[in-house]
Amino acid sequence: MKKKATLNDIAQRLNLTKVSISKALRDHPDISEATKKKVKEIAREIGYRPNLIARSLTSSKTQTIGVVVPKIAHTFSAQVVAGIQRYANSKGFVIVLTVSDENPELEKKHIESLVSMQVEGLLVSVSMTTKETEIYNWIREMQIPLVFFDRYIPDLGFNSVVIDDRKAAKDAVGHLIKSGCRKIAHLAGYNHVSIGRQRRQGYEEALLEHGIQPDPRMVIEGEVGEDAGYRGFKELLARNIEMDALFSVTFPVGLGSYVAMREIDPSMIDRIEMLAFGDSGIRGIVPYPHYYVEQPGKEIGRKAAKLLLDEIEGNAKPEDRLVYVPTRFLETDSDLQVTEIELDES
Amino acid sequence: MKKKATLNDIAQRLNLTKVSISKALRDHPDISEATKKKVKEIAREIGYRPNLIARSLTSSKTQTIGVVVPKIAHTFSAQVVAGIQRYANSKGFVIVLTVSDENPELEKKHIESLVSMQVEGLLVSVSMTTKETEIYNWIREMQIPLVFFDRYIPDLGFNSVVIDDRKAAKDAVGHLIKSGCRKIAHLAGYNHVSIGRQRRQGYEEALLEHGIQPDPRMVIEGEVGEDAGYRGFKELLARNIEMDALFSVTFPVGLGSYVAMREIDPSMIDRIEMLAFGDSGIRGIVPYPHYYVEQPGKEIGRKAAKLLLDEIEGNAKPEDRLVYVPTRFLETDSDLQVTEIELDES
DNA sequence: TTTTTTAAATTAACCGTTTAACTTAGCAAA
DNA sequence: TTTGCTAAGTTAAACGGTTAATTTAAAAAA
Repeated sequence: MKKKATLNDIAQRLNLTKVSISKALRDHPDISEATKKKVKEIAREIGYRPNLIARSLTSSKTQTIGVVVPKIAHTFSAQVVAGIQRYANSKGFVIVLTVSDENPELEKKHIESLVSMQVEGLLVSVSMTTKETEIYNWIREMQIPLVFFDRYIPDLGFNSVVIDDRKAAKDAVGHLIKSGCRKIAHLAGYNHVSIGRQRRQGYEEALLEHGIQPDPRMVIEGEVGEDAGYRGFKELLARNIEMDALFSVTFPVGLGSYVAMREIDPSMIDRIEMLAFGDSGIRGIVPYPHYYVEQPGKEIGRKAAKLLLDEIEGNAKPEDRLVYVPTRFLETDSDLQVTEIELDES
Repeated sequence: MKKKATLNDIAQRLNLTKVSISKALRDHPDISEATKKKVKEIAREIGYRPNLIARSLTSSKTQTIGVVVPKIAHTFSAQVVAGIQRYANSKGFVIVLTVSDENPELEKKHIESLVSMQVEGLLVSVSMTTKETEIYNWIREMQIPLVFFDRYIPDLGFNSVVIDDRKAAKDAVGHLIKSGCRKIAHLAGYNHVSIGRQRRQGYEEALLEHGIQPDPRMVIEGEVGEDAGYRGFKELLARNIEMDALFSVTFPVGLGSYVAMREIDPSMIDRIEMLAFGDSGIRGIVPYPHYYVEQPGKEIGRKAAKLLLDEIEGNAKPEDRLVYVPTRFLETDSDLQVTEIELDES
């Protein structure tokens, strides 16, 4: 890579000092119009571009935010990142994207490296198994703006942008029950992860509210990928669980169970109502999931970014507050039309 | 945000100079073991983290690469970014992600801003309508490492990592013909965009090779989204085109035509063989596309990142070379099993 | 005519870190 | 006793840019 032109290079060509060049390029009134014109001309001629690294050093502003996601090659993550990117960009910020791959140590390393890079704030979706919060405590003490999205750690003093998993799960399962289902199994996430815990809680609340006693044997805790769904469903069958509906914690889990059904006994696909969080990313063409809670990825990203930038720009304080982004409850009917189901506020 | 601890802060606490601290933390032999120990202790105690911005200024290395994609909320882009991210990360680099939204001016702005940020290299997938190459000429003159991926501009002196669109299209369409199709329509991309041009070229070559005269009326040029597919298919019908197969330039275009078919006459779905580039992102559950050319996003990302980092580390020269990543040709059969079709090298 | 103001620059200092060159005390060798 | 060497630092300068304080000459006001 060639050495890039600097203020000094322009200065020498014009017998001026770099300070004058700096001022000229930023239209500072100290400099005469004639000089400004010459300076800008030379700047263009030799392809001068300001070195933002150097500028950052004095201004201590990098116009940069760090993003940490557990995965990127998934529809939902990609949507969120798109939402973040767009909002940040509209405010003149650029994002540095890192992926933890569901690994808490990598997550921590990325955060440290982003802080070292002097990002002005962090947007983090914590990995499944994160338990150590030391780094987050340090971030809070340093008052580095941070907003969690999708997956968060409570009581740490940060804002989080999430969907109301508990309520959405409760409403959705409630709808299943009202439609006649009684034996609803649940392929759940881990209890120590917010989405796992809250979706299960909503599930149990819905059952109880309709006078059905939750049966722990009908719930299987596990990972949130397709494999876990495949294995989880087989485990349900091994336990001799009878069911008329299956609530999967995520789309991939549901997909895994769907594959298992097709393999074992395709008639189950018609007999068992499928409900899952998240969608396939393509609408109106896939028969599954029959019922699903749509997670508005872009909107989550946008809101998280907005909250963060408000904090960076000093228009807001961190608050340990959960910001809920509304979800929609959708049904794919027999001719693959997708329609929203309005749930009456109970 | 609180002021972060600096070398000077440590130095004052120990009555040393910042240089000694810098050396101590980097295990420079100038410093005694006893001092190093003390320095490191204080550093940990006050939560010192090196300021990479300052370090970059002296080293002129940022360990950062800039990525420009036209979209991010699409399976393929997300896959590519995942591949890039993973490889870059394994080499200690971090990525700055920007999205051009298919807008050439935004693309140019992003590139300029990334260069100003002193990224050590660029990975770019050009937007559909990019025609102005001035910025790329400048990048070449400055010898800033750049690798195109997926969509590239030829003859500019940069490496590009792509799939062999022409050959893959030719092979796939050839397979359709061998399976008995004669009237194959094509919803194409624009001719001035590499993927559009080359996929169409492959399509025409396959026809000619099997003695079928390409009919321009059976080809519709346009955008590469679902809308374009929907409108394009209707346009084919409006032209009274009869077809037994339809080759769509991208998955979303095919999806759009699929939706149009379902709307107008669902029996077309069975009568017309569907072929498209790209997949739905979920396998074994969607009946469409029947035949598809799988684009190995992660592998494209990985290879592009590798090429770029080799260049950054001085182990390779830019060459105006096309690196082809192999594609697979897949078929979804009636019970939704996906199998690869081996094509005999002709 | 002398003083004050203003325009258009310059010099100095700093951001946090690194590299190169220089200092100092203590010790060993001649 | 003097010289030379080494260990363990320090000082100076640089990276590219910004801000604050200062200079200089010319123009305007007294």
